[in-house]
Amino acid sequence: MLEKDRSKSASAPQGVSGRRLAQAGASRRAPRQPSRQPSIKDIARLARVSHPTVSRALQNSPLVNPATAAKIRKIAEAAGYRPSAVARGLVTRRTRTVGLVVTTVADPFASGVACGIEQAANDHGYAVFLANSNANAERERKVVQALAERRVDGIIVTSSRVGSDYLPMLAQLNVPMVLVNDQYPGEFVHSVMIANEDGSRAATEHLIELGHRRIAYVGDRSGYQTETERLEGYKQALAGAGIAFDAEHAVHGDGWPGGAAAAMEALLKTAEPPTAVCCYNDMTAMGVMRAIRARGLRVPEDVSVTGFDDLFFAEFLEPPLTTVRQPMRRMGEMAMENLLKLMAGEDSVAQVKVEAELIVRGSTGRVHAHPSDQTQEFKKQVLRLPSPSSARADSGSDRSGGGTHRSGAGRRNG
Amino acid sequence: MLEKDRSKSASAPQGVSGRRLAQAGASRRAPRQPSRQPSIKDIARLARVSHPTVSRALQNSPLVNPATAAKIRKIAEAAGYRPSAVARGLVTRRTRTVGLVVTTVADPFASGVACGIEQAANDHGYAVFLANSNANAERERKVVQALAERRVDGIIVTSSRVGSDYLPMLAQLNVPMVLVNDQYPGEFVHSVMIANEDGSRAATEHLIELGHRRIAYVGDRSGYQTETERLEGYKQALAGAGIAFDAEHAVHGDGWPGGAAAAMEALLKTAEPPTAVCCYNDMTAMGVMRAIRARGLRVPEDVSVTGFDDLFFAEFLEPPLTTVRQPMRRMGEMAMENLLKLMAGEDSVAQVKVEAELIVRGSTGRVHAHPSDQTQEFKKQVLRLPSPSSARADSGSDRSGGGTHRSGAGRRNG
DNA sequence: GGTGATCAAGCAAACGTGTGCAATGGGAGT
DNA sequence: ACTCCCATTGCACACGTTTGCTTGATCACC
Repeated sequence: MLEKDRSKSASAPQGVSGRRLAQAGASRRAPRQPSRQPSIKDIARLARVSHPTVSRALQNSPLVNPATAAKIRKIAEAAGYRPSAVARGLVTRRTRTVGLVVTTVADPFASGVACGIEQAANDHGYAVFLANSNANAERERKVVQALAERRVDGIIVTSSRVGSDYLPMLAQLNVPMVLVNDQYPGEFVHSVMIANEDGSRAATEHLIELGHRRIAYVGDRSGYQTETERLEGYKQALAGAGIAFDAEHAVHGDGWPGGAAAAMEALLKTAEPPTAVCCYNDMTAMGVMRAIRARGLRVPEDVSVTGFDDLFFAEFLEPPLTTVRQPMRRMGEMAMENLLKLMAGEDSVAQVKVEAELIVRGSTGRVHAHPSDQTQEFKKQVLRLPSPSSARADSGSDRSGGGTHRSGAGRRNG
Repeated sequence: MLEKDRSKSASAPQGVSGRRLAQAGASRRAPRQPSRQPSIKDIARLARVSHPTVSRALQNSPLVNPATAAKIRKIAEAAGYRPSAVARGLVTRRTRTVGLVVTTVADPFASGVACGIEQAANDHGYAVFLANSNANAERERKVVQALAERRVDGIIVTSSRVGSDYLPMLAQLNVPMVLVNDQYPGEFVHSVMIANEDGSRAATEHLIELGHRRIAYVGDRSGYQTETERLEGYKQALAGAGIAFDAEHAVHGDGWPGGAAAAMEALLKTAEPPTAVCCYNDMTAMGVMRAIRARGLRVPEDVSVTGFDDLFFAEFLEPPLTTVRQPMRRMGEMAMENLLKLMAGEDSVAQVKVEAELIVRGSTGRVHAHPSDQTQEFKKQVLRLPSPSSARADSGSDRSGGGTHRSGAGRRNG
């Protein structure tokens, strides 16, 4: 059986068809792709060496004579040769490519994180595929499948707010993965998260210190880890001050201004409307502030408002928004650095928690009184990486640090 | 020579080495990649057919028996088989991948466009690489090289605000390319652009109608196509009203609120500060509004402000911003649709111009008077796609006939 | 019952790169 | 001069697909 197969494959037909195909191939190459990119073999021909030698020369292998290598590099340069990442990916089984799954890049938080990820990825020779899930389970499945087919080396997910069949699907891919500001309870997944509870609690405590007692909470759609934790921080602050949690005062929007405005309008129509609002994020706060103004009330004289994220527009709102700063860019970088370790086989910190920082601006003031000197910014907590590698990692990329950050001991000075 | 080669390749060693390697491959497969993804050959083995048959079955080729195809698909499904896009890309020379080069996705305009692009790309089975240039020529070169090595089928660039050596570099790649809101004067490059002049002129005319005469312009960094055109529209409006253009009143920021605020502060310190400001975009307007408030002045009572883009926050500013709407998402989709045609070999409209729409809100009012009924939105112009492809394929001369169409007469209705 | 025609499936090559191993050649050591 | 070693280079694969051509088999038709 085997004999027969082998003799058959080695008999005349093979040689004949082989040669004919070679001719056919040569004759049809030209019409197919008029001007294809030069390949490694083209360079080899030009340099009068074999293509493996070119390959080695271009990756600075010590196996090739320095003089030859220099000559080859010069020729390759002149010919505008660019090695094909797809061919390389096929043989090395590593594409140096990662996928970024995001609800939508139109969300400023997501695009901030994306920015940091792209930066870190690019610095390490990785390219990133952008995939929007649109908070649609069907589409999320589709894009993840697409990433799998493209053989990405890793995946970063932020706000994967859909079905629970999602994680198993990703796990089945057997691809290193890092979550940003999301987490599957009970499951062990690598993640980078902001200290949601701490941040939300700090904001609420700040309101309490200003004398507020009727403090509402306007959240995101419920069910997400981030939402749950921020609500929890709010509750903790209330409990700490001996204020009973009132479920009527905890409503939810959709993470965007419009939905939040609608939710806030309802709150303001109640018999005892809140004098302060702790918001899920800045987008929410923006909508809440509009609802307050639409009611003919003033911020912060009548109602104080806090946000979360410190997006670029927060300080430009009127009044400037008191909020909890989230170093989005840095978090993206951290997620990518973490993923790089995972992909390299090292095991890294599973869950990195980034500390939140309360930024007090003009949208919060004493209850029913004009705010006096609340406008200076102060640090509630300092961004600090709990990972042991923080010292080393930070020395390299300090882009986020150079921006608006001040580092130093964080202490309340209000 | 040839004879020798042929005889060698057809002689015993081939068969032997073939078998030996097969064994070796099997024995070293395990240690190298503990659980590699199933390949088409694995499926073939399972289905007891050859791998080409599997290939054809999976792409619904009519060459394979429907029953066999069904069986193969079932087995592939069960094995969780996902074809490797990288292997496919190697043989087909098409990666179904496009590159998106953007200054930074943190910019809301860019992320809006990116969103549309990603949507359209994904709908057509394309994946998109995200690349930030950071307005840095060095980095821009680097990311474009990376895209080239990854063999993207096409490239979309938005705000490529760097050196003039850039376009030649891209052209050398010989890759279909579409620009969004950017264009190289004198060069023939496919692009999707907003009607910058029209939009800016409409905004300025709106201010003039409200009685303003001292109207300033706060721009972006100069030298970009978009900036030049918007400034030009502003000048046209002034000229139309017989107002002399004052170079002192045309300053520039950096496209972000901070820079714009600084520029505006300087303007407000002059002997005769403007009573209205036409801004390059909404980010600029946001900074300008803060500078006005910081000076103790009110918008629009003391100074009116217009923006450009209609970003999500525009209507939530206090007062809500009068601005020129730019359908970012749609523009991204259009760019991608255009690129798809280019990649398919069809020739499409070279330059698509999207009409701008003035949205009047509360940030503009009569000069030195309280605004009365300016809050309703009205349409200045309607977005309308100049799609000649729906009618008929352009008959060759796309330059003369299908160049920069503008369908729908943009007429003032104020 | 022979002869094409048609359908189904397999063979062999190719895409462009990386890499283990063999081959070549020259110099050093004896 | 012979052997051995090392530096350099080439050969022959492999990676996982797609696809042109060939082969086998079935079937209708004369």
